[in-house]
Amino acid sequence: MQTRDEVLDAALRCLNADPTASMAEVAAAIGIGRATLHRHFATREALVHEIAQRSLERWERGQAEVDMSGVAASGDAERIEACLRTMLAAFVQDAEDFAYALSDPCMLSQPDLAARMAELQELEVKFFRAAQEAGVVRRDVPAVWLSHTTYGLMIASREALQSGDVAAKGMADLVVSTFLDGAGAR
Amino acid sequence: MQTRDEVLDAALRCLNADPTASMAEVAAAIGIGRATLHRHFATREALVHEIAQRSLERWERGQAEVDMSGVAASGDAERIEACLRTMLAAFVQDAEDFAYALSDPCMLSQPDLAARMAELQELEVKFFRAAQEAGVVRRDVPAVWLSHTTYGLMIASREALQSGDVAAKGMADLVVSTFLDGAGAR
DNA sequence: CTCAGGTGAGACACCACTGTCTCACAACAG
DNA sequence: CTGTTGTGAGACAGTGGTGTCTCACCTGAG
Repeated sequence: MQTRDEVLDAALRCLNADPTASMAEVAAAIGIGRATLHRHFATREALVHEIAQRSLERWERGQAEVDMSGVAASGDAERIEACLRTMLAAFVQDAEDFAYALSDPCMLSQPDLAARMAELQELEVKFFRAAQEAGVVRRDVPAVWLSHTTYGLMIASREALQSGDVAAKGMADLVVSTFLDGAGAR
Repeated sequence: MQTRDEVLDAALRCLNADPTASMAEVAAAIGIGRATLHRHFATREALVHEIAQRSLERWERGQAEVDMSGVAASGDAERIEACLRTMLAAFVQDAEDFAYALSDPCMLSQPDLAARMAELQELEVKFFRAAQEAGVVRRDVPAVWLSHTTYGLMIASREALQSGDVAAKGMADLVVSTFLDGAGAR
């Protein structure tokens, strides 16, 4: 007897590995019957919707845990930088969750999800603006580009981990360092 | 009467916008009948395979145009840096092509395509190693990570362009700058 | 003009997937 | 023991997509 969370976890893993997996395949990956999966989620759409919802909530929780908006409003460079480092590291941890949720075409077509996603991104952009004003990050690029960059590095970290090119242990530090310092020689 | 290339271009655009588009939808987007599309490509798989093939060829051509391997072998820091900048800019130009081809699950399961992709990536990693030895990029990160980073930034640039957050005109410079200098304040 | 070749619309068979439902069975509580 | 609840396997209907094929029509060459 699995909890709903366990079901969702396993479903996410399966769909991450193969976004085209059928409900029968998802059910098998979870270790339950297809009828049971349908009892949890009436439709495939409902399942995907809830997975995406969870990822957005995770994102939101991440922002709240480091009090991203509060730190941004403080204008304190040290706090902002610490907050940024923590968030980047958290993105690496959550890359597996987000990769599916943020790229699935079905999700982006759901108004509630797309709206929520835009809100969270806007909050993040505000944080980067504050980081610019505080002198933590460069001011000569659009703040929204910095948000896209973190997304790109999150995708990169996911791929590097999947292919075994980089050890999980140092991944977060690598992302933080790459984001802040770039790849050019010092 | 459209050429095969025009058909492929239009198909790629359609599938980029909606990877789940049916053959009927792809044909309509191209402006031809479905039967005609099938006359060009016997199966959906054949179409996708050829699109991916084209993207890989484009990637390969990009490497050849700047003589990436030759420049790497020269060990000349200035040439290597110029080559790197050119390639990064080219990635931004080609992001729309690559985004679909490099992420489609079907493609990654085709042995010939996956093998070719691995070869091209290995050549790129070799280039980054040479760039490290020449003192162009930092040596304290795995060269293969630099390859993943360029991929991540390519994805980021595609998203930024799609959402209209960044103007196409300055996109390439932004990617180059972000890659080399990072986001941290100077 | 005729003929050949290409095209798009539409029909058809097949298939995989989805959603729905039944039923036998297992587990648990009283 | 009985009764209740939950489960998985399997059957079924419906749907959308795929591949295949036919045919009327159009275009271009001779």
